[in-house]
Amino acid sequence: MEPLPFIRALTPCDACAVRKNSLCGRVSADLQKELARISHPRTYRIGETVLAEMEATSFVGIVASGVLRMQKTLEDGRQQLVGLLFRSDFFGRVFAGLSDYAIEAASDVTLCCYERRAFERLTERFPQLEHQLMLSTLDELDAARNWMLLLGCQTIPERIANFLLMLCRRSGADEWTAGANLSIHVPIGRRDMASYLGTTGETISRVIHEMSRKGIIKIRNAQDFDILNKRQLVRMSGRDDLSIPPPVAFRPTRASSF
Amino acid sequence: MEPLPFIRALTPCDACAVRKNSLCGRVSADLQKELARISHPRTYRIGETVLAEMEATSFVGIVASGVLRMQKTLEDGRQQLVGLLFRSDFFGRVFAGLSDYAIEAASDVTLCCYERRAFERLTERFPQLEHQLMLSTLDELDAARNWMLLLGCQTIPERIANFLLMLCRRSGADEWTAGANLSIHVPIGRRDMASYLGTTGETISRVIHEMSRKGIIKIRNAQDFDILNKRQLVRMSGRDDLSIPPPVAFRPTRASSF
DNA sequence: CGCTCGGTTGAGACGGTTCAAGACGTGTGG
DNA sequence: CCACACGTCTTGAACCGTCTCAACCGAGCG
Repeated sequence: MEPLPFIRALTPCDACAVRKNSLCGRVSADLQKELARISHPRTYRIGETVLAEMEATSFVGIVASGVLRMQKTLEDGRQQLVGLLFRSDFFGRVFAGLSDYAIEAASDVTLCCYERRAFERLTERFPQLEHQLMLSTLDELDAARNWMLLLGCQTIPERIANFLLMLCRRSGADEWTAGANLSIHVPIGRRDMASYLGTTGETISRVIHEMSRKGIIKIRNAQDFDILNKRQLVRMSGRDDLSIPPPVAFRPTRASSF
Repeated sequence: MEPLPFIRALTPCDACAVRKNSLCGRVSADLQKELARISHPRTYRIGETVLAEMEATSFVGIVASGVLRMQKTLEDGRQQLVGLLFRSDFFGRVFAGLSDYAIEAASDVTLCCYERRAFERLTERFPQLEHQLMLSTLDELDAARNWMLLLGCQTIPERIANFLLMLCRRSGADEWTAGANLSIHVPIGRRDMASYLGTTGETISRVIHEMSRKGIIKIRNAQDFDILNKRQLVRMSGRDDLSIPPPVAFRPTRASSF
């Protein structure tokens, strides 16, 4: 027994908490309806592959809960994590036959998916959709370049400090101003963290515990820390500008750097 | 004495060799006219700053000749080159008040510039313009992630091999298939090269000369090499897929990776 | 001619990796 | 409830790639 037609007047998206911070929430009402109509949920368990490297991108979408990781792999097995996707982030490579990175579930995730071709057709009918996509792509590009800076010329302790601060900002849902959210949950294991930061699990471990010894953080367990001395953490990151919140006025999209 | 009105029927762009590979050449005739109308040339000498980091982006544009470098600088002076822009590449951060990287002339350059706000207004009137911009931004994002892979988990010799192969592909104007264009011109100095690859000038020098000793390349001078053994150069790069030309069918934009 | 600047070369030091062993925590089966 | 095993994290010690510092070289130029 399928839902009665008039039920569809209210889409499941209307109750979706993710929408307000996401691409789908920043477009006109009628476009929201269209998006709701072609959307379908998917769930993946931790470790499962959403889209393999060099696989045809059949769908794109938005992260409803959990964390996705984008990663690239070299022939000899070395791999680099090129991005993490949190709740309300858009994922998937539009306008291309195949993505050159894999997308995997870094935790259990629920995704709101759109068949890629259908989504692309919507961008043709609704330029505002393409515009929103453009804005978030530009943000991703800024983030990628920031990460190049990190990988190219920062020491491992600096990278880790930046990573922790980035997690703060992303998870803290933008109330970065005050001394709030001083607890960090690292949604990925040491292996992924190492891959993201261009180092090894061993080194991560050493640096984290060194930070704990210096009283910068407190280690609750391997995945959860408290920030005891934010100022010193920022100083350790090697970039003051990170403590400055991004100019939200300019970018309705999302927090910029990282 | 200014040009007579009817002269404007033929825009300077119509004679521009760059147009056919560039963003401005992939849009409709009337949009091309609009672009031509708001375009104005600029020239910079090697080393001059086009747009400073954190400066308001007043204009964007297309590289007509020469090479631009995009770079980010840390408080303590360390800097990372986050991208090179060659002829026909689009430069400048649209839809943002200020760019978070500097754009400088890596050689003498001539640019075809658009006042940023005027350009953005055009994207509103012409969705196709935004679409072309979107495609090239996505390519840039792919390139940035490829570079993250390079910086995050490749050795210096691998990075240098990849860099040389990238130059081959970019300068070789897409006839990468055959054994053609075996000569490389490095358009930047050792310092920039080091910054791009996340290493130092000294190490670059050592590796380059080691490659020469092994008969992989021949050093004509500090900026010009010949590739003597492309197969070994590719093997050295640690990625086979680089020898495969990008699927041009999928992307009318430009060569993808790097 | 001598200055400067970019590139090259050498020697030593250091950061980070590698390899190997140990601790922790968590789930499973007896 | 304990014992066991497995995976992840941690810790230690040796090793190696790359950086640093310094000297040198060569080309371009006033």
